[in-house]
Amino acid sequence: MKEISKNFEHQSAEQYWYEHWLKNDYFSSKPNDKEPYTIVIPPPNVTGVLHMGHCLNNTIQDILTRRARMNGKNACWVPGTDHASIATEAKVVQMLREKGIAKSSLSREEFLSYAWEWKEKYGGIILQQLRKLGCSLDWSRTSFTMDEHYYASVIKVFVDLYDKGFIYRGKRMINWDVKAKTALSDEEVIRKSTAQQLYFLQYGIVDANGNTTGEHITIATVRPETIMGDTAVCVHPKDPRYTSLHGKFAIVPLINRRIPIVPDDYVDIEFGTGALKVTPAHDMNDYQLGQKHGLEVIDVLEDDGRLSAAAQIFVGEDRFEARKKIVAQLKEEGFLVKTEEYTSEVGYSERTDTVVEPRLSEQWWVSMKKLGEPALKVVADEEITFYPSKFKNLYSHWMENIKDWCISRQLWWGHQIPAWYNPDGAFAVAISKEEAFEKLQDSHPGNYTIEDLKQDEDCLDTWFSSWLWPFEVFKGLSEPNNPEVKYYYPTNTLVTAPEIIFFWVARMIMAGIEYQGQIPFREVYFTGIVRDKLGRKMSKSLGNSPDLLALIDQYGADAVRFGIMISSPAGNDILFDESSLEQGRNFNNKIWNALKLVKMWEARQSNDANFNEGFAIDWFHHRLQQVKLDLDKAFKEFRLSEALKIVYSLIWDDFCSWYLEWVKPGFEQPIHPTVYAKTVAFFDELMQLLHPYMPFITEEIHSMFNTQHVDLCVSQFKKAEVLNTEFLQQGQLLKQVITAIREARAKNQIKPKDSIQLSIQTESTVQYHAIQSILKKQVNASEINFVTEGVVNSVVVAVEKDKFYLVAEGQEIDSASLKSELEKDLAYQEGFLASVMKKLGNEKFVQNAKPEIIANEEKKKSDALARIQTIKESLANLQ
RNA sequence: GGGAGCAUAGCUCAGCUGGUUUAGAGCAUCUGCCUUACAAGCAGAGGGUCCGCGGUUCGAACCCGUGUGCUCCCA
Repeated sequence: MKEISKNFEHQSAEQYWYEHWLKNDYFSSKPNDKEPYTIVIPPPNVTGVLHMGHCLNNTIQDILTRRARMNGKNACWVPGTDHASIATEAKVVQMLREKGIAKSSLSREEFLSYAWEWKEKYGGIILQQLRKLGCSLDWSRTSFTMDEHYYASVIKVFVDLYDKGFIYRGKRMINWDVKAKTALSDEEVIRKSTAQQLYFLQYGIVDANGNTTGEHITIATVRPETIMGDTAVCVHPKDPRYTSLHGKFAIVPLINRRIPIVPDDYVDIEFGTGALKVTPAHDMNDYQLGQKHGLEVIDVLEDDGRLSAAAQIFVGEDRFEARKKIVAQLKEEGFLVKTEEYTSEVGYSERTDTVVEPRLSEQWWVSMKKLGEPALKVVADEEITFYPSKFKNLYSHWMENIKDWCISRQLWWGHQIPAWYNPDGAFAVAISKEEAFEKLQDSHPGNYTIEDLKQDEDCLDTWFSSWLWPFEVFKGLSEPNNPEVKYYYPTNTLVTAPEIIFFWVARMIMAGIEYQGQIPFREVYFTGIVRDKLGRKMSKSLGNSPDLLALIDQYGADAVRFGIMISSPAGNDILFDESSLEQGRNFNNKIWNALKLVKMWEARQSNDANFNEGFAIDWFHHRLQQVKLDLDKAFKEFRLSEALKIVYSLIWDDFCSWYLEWVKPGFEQPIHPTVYAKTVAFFDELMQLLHPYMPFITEEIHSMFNTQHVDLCVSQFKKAEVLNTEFLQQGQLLKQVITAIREARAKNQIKPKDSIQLSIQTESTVQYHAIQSILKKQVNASEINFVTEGVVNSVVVAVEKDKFYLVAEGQEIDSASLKSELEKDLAYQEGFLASVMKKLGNEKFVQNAKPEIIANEEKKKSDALARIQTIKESLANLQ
């Protein structure tokens, strides 16, 4: 027999079994006659490394996939990454900089070849890391959003949407990342509460003829470096402080530009001074005001955040440097009235963490209203079900107020926009330069050749490719109606974080309906956001995200999976605490020790052994069936954390603490082969139930029993059999009696090694026949007999209507403390009875409540009465 | 400013159709045990104004209103 190690050795087991699974091709899927169960991975960023969010998200997907595989489905979980244009380009630029190469010195082609080289070398590390977690992904299907067919499909979609009139070009105020020099979508901007200074600046006033009136107006701003872009000062028309200034002009300090004073009820009278400087080029709201009043737009910033020539002063200074300098000068020249501390929400780039600059710019847009309508409907009608359902409201709210989507990015790494311009600036959108040339010749005939066409420099937002993910990983658009997409699409479950409900989930639904005529998935499971112990979101900048690979190394992948799942109810944030990993490791240890115990019995089987454990086997069998039903229900409702708790408690409490103790032979005693075989079968089935959560230790233990010669990971669950609740009730009684007697033993200081004589007073001795021998063993009784009267000088224990008398040799009974215990119990029971009687005494209750509720109350009453009677007799016995 | 969500033991959370014992689990705490599978364990124990107030109901942790506090999203 193989020697079993003291503890489960997770490192070797993880490596061994993952390779074994791969070698046997268990995770790969081909269309067949079975029902498919499909999940596409939310593609992690190709530059990404495994963090807690991935860990949670992918553990959940693996649990669902493994359970489906073991439930007779053809399970297919598709891996892959997205190209993450901003993040990857930033990495590549940095790498080049370290080599002393400036991006600006490279052609687009040269830069892209470096980028591909980087991607091949360092990209997709995260996919390797997912193997460490045990993820059962079909690696042969690994996809990338810039694969050749994928790239072609993205372009096809762009051209198609353009032709249908959904894509347009337009000058709009966008979020500008001055570091990455690109536009950002609203979703890529993170608002953070930021402490700032509110500067109060005094502008002089002139009348319509340009004569100084001697008046002043004071405005409040957090961005004094933009005053050179001011083209108006706005006041509320009903603000009495400023009515005299209507129709006059203000003079911008330092540069002395004359700008109108415009009345508009947009202005908040209460805020600041009630006078607002209007800078249309640098603020979303100001831009709208500018449009309304026909104001000039003066852009005082370059694309890298430095002041432009239009600013006239501090040209070439960074915006924040310029702020300091201009404040100093304003102060010196007497324009600065005062400053105040002020905290407001400031937008930061998700990728580069720099303050986002609102900027006017020509970009490509997708008009969302029409695309959004069917996507709103399928969720409202629950054709796609959200778990938990509370996200349905959030989704509807956003979809009903949907805004157009800015899809162009000023980057090279990504799908280049398929628009070609002729020398006159006229353009055509087409899948190739040749087609574009033909189109342009039609629309803008002229004296130019195909060589004169220039393709749009910009590339597309990464989400514009990942919204095709659920079908294009099966080539659903590049090879329409191919057998794979017909079999696997629509996919079953999408597992994702609520924070990307808009920029990914909603858009996938739109693309799925538009390009496959069908929803992309049937259910969406939203995980919580992983936070640290203090409730802060895990992030690189806070440095509060633990090193997952180190944790897996230390605790084992199973323990990490356990730890993250045990504390993660659907859609609620999880506060990650390493102590839950400890709990997982302890659970591993518990299971391993149970294995050692059972394995020890293997060689001790003998037909001569006593066979008193029939009840334990019957009870556990039915308990197991009951739990299987509970698990089915929990999974159906996506209560994954609860399902794990159910299995955990079944293994630790029911199997280890009760069942194994019940069937355990005495020291060095033999065990009956039937008991051994049954125990192994139970153990194995428990490992099967736990497998989706903790794949490694379960597979390892299964292999050590080797009963079925089928690896656990592809074994099929047995359907739950019919329950016999009588066994369960009797088991419940047995547990209660054991606990109560142990408690009485402990309170009376009867040492575990000292045996007792146990007398049972009951109306039905029959129900004790099957459980008697187990009871005897578990409470260390030398004998058990049934009596009809109380036993003098004994410790009395009551369970339900039955009484138990404990006599310990040479043991003094502590009657005083026993008495007080009984009195305490009596008081509780009487209080309880009173509450029941109050209900039953209430005529309206008896009239209105359902019959089964009343019957239950009656039962409570009779139980309580019987119990009170027992306690009173016991007390009398003590006198 | 607009919208959504949450509030139950020291901590994290269950509590599904209003009635399953005057509320449960895990962790933490305390007490006793190194009992030949397991001290990463075993056997026990303590711990609650179910956020406050009002209402609906025979009956409320659960439904409604309101107040307070916290979180998130959008502007």
